[in-house]
Amino acid sequence: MKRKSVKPTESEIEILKVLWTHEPLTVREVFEHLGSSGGYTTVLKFMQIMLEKGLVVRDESCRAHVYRSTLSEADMKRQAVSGLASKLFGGSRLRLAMQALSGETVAEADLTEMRALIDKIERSQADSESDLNK
Amino acid sequence: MKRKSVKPTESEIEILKVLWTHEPLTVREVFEHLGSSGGYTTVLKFMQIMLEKGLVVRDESCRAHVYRSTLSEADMKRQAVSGLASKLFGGSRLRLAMQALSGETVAEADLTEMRALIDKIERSQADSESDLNK
DNA sequence: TGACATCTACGAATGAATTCGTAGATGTGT
DNA sequence: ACACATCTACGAATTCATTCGTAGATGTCA
Repeated sequence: MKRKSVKPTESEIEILKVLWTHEPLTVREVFEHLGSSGGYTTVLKFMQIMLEKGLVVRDESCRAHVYRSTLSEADMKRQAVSGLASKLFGGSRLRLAMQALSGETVAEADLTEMRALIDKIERSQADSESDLNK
Repeated sequence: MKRKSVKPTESEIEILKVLWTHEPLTVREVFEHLGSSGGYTTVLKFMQIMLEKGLVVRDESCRAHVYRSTLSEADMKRQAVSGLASKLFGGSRLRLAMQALSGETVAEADLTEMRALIDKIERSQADSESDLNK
């Protein structure tokens, strides 16, 4: 009863990104969205492998099978961030965030958004603390 | 005249982490710091490969060669963060940072530190703008 | 000096990722 | 129906990561 959390390879992620924005798609459509990365059968092979891994599902009722991703972009991002955090930042997503920001050029609007996010985190934590203390 | 930016594998990163904190080290010392990950010759082989890749250098004047990393932890973190940002966040380290924070439980002190970092970014940007406008 | 420990170098086995060629089934247009 | 395009499946070749065994050099100690 455990998540098998398959980790997509670089190439598989390229395909997933196409699916995430245009899903559902046939192999040919994915192939066309991926500019010059590999031939048609290469893409086909990848998608067959991704099917085996459970990264995609497909509808075989038409001759050209139609694919959908099973892993959402949001989940992939969460996984990737957690993975990097544990690999290099002692598991701290906060440290990762600070590394991401340091040395960065950031638009004023983004800084504002960032402050809002921090405020929101603070507020939500204050809420759950008071829940506990009730 | 370009950086060759070799990307260390998972196992190589484990070894680099040991080196970053205890450098310089012999193969045996690295082996001992890596609890139960692989046999001695496995670690040796990895370090030989890392030498070929230029990830480490070694002093061969003693029988047991002494290794140092050539890639700093800070550089590795920068590379990893930029890599993940371009792989999944459209190149935006800011979006990556926000993903890292969302849903996270963060200590009050860390929130403060985070705000300070944002303020610092804002100030440094204001400075360079005024430089340009002078 | 001889037994033993430790070190490096090297090569082999395995498995995964990547790439593509080819074969065979199935549509389409004339 | 025939020629042609398109689709899937499959397997082979290549490269890289991982793992370890073994051989040969070198150091230590009784």
